[in-house]
Amino acid sequence: MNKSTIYHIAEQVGVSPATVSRALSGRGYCGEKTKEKILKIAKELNYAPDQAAKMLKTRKTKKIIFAVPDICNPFYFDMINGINQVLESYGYLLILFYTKHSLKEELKAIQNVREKVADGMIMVSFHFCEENIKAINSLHAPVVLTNKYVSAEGGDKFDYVYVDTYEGVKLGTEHLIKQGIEKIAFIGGNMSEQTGFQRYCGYRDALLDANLNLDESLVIPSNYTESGGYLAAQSLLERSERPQAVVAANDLMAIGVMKACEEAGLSIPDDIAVVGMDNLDIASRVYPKLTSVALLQEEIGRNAAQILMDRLHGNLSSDGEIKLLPRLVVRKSSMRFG
Amino acid sequence: MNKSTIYHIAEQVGVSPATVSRALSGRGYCGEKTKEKILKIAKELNYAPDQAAKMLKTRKTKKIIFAVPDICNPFYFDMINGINQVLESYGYLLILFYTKHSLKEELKAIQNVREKVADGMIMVSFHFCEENIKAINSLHAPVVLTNKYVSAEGGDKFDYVYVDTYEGVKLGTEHLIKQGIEKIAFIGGNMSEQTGFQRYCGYRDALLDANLNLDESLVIPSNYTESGGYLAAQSLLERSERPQAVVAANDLMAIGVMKACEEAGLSIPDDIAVVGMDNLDIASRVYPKLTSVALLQEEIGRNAAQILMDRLHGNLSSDGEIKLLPRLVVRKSSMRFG
DNA sequence: TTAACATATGAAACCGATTGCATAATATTC
DNA sequence: GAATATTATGCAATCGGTTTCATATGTTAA
Repeated sequence: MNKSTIYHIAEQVGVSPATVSRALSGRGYCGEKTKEKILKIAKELNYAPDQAAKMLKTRKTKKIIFAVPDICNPFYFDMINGINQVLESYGYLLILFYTKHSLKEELKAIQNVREKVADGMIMVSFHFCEENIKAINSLHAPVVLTNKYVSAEGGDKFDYVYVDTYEGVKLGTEHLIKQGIEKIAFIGGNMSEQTGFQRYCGYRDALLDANLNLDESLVIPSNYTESGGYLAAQSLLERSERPQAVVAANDLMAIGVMKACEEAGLSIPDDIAVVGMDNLDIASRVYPKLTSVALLQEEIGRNAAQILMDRLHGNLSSDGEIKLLPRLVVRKSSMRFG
Repeated sequence: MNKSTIYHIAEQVGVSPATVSRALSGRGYCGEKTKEKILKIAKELNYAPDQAAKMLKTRKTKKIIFAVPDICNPFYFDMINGINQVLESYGYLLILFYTKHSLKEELKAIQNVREKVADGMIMVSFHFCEENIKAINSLHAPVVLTNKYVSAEGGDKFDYVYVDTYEGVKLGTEHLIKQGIEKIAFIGGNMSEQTGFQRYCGYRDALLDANLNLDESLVIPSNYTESGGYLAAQSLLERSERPQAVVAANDLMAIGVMKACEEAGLSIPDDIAVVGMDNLDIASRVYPKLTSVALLQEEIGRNAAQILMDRLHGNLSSDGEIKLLPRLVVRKSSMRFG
């Protein structure tokens, strides 16, 4: 356990620790010959700078926290990739923190930033309650959120990078309408929550814009899982007049829908078309391949990380708010006349 | 930017910083009344301990690095889950580091440990070359590897948690043999690498143990991707006598095989049975569902993290080496008489 | 030759906690 | 009531860097 510090180097070379620090960091003046000697001895002593000491003095950790509800959802993998691309180029490390959809854990993540474990944070599905908002507002470090809360007052000033899911569902629905399909069902999540409601609105507005009838009985709330989609689809299919198409609020649900159709002996897309959302990896692996709306996870990650870096380096004065537009990926499951 | 430290608290309360430290940490003696006052003022000042300072003094970071080749492979996510379960209960944070299959990045990860960014590291697919081994051996922090190199000398003393893939392939192959299938092909990865070779051996030994003929022309090296499996399968299927079953070295390859079979108009499992390995999420989503060998990623993660915690808390004196036995998950794709 | 300036280096403060040692105050024992 | 043990607190050193300021030396300009 032969530790080596700038003091050890200084002693060996016969200079002061300050000089060693300057030689190694390249800041300030330092003679060429001295510098050479210092570097030589540093290598000999197998010197590695202590980051804790550096952090204490410089007040920078070169780390950021990515707070995410759970990692089971493949959706977040791509976000991490995007984030990491940016962080890497700035020499930052990424700390992964699970919030498990719980306010308590989100507060813990915030606390870690307060304790200067990281210089900033990117947070997914932030709970917009008073306690949380207050906690995040009192931070002296930048935070980027990836879900936006549209408040009545609109007084909060957060950095946001998010994707317009309203537009996403609308795109998917319009794609069906364009093919002449009129009787379209929507399987959504919890529509009393903001994101769930927005997705519903995308469906609704696509119909209304096309002057189609909006039949509320074709709107089924469920949960965002495969079985959620499966059960909702079953209830739709056992009706006398089944819909010609289903828009699901995410891919897992859509896959559940496809399963229910298959069991009911219906062929996709001929008997019934299906559109999902998220454009997960599996969307292109199921049979038939699933039409889906890409939510650009990786790009969200990249943008969020970039905003954070800009804030940390003083290159961003105004509010950061980036709204990404989703992209429809048409595959077999919705091609009525393919 | 009203920072607050133990000095500010000390001043307000009228005690020394040492007393504040003791009151807040609970270590050492501290009077009840003083403690109360200190806690009260700490809350008033919105005090949060500075982790950098704490780290510097205590020489502990309460973080560990998970160095992983890439994050695109869903395989690793379950590992992260397992790791995190353990870390959480010990109050550690996880730093994610991408090595991109490159030695240079692995050395960077090691350097981070040297610089005391983290207290320990879990590393996936470590390159067993001299430089890397030397670097890791000179660390004064515990490292757990998840791939084992069986060296001739066997002199290295690393902590390992890994799964016996030899046994995995053997299990899968035996499962087919038990059903009376004799003509079984093996699509492997790079068999000049240790892991690739071991998988091949599992296949070979299963046949030999059952006194079956080992036909080397049925062994196809390819790469560990869907298209790798697809191409290999095509070359198998265009022969005059096609195999009755295929064992693929991982699930992605197996899915490629299934695709090739489908295109060739063969029905799975009746015309040809397929077995994969990794038991990824998609194995149960493809049609027909894919029989696979579960490599217990989450358990690897949990065990690796536990060894690390034990080392860090002095609860482990001997070498840590845990070999996990894979588990066969039988699904439709291999059930010849289902 | 001297003023003005650039370069090289050291001394020491500082970042914000922890902790060993010394001392003071209080409690316990005989 | 004296001796001893226990509890409470402060002082000051320490962790390992960075950085400001002062000083010393060397260089160039006038």
